[in-house]
Amino acid sequence: MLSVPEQLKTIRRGATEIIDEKELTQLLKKSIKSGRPLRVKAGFDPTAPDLHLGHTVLLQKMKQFQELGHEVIFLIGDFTGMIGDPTGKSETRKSLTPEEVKENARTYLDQVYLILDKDKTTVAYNSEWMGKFTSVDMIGLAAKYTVARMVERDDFQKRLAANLPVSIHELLYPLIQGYDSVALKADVELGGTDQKFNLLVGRDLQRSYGMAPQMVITLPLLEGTDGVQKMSKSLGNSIGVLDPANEMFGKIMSISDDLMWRYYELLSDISEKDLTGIRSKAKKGEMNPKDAKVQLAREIVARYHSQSVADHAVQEFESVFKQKGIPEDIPEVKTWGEEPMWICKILAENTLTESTSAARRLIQQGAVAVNGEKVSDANLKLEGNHEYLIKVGKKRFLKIVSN
RNA sequence: GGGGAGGUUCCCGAGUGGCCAAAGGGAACAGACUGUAAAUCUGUCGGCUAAGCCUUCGGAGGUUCGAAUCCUCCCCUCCCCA
Repeated sequence: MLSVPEQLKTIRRGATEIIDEKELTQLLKKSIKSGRPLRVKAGFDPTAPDLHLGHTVLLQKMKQFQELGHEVIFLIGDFTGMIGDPTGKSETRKSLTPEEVKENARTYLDQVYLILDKDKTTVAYNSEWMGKFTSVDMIGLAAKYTVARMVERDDFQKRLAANLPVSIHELLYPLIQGYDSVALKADVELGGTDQKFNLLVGRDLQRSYGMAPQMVITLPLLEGTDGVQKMSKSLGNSIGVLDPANEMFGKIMSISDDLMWRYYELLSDISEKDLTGIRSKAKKGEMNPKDAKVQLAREIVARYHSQSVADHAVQEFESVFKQKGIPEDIPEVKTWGEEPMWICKILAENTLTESTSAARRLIQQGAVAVNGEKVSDANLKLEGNHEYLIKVGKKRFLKIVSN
């Protein structure tokens, strides 16, 4: 095991806050002395089965703990998932059914092991202990916290202030998450900055149940591609770790320059020194920010795919957008038959547009091209049994092949 | 339990009998400009082979030539009091 200062250095990198660093130092000392690794917990709601780069900020921290020789517990909140974490939500979340939760958890883990070392990861489900909780246990747990303390939390405050509903079960969420730390005897819990409240409840509850309180380490939330809201699949601003290479590459290229630096900080493995170097070059105009972005996109795509795939994605990107070419992997459909068919119908039926109305509008705006020629007549019909390359906007392509 | 306010198109939010497919903003999409960046400007933004028609304003009924707007019942949310 590495020395305490070395471990601390790794743990601190990228972390927003460590509560409490002095206690953590003590814990690490003890751990080295006794040879007992720390139990590091992070909980995940199995609500979004598709992992995105936002999740990876936390997962990479977990991986670092694994590399430092500690025990990492990946807690699947299958029980809490049925409640729905109220954190950061402006409205009550939908509860998930047990079947949905189970299915989500499975797909979740497959993706998590792209980052974490499977053999070194302990997986726990909080239904293991929460499922056995009786009403008496639940009330006992609820008795350990007061409404005022619970409601002082920002999310609830805001919702109450805005006259939005807060259901009672949402107040239970932090208690249950906190109880997970009790059940798991966690030494450390990791989470996003938005989780700070929940993580601290864990500390309080551990004390209430007569244990040493866990260390809380919060990590920054990654903004989504819009640069404003936190990355989330439901907001449609996420980059999934399972996204195809070209898509992943394209999405990273489409972020703003400001956001690029944020992504560099939180996702890239390059050293602080190299990062400052790139940044100042870009600022002075010695380097086109676009090239810095290409470098970042290449690094990330390579991480989840491979170096060669990443290199290919760079080429593809340059040829499609710089030289205004067409992508390689255009979806193909067979022709519809002999008779001519209305262009709007073709677009709508192949989901290039949402409806024929939308297709009509896009044609009027000059966004549709067939075989490289702009379509100006919304009533145009295409002959059947021909090959066509249809382009809608910049990103939507479709190839129609004859029989 | 008593009193009050409210539920409008993806989101926020105007609209209190015809001029409402419904103001305004945001998001999104398209075009221009670019580095497929951001910013900016312009346009579009329920559906339908469409100068017309159809479906939408919490749900179900009703009044009316005509309802998002009025009435009845129901569902949901918030506030004040207890």
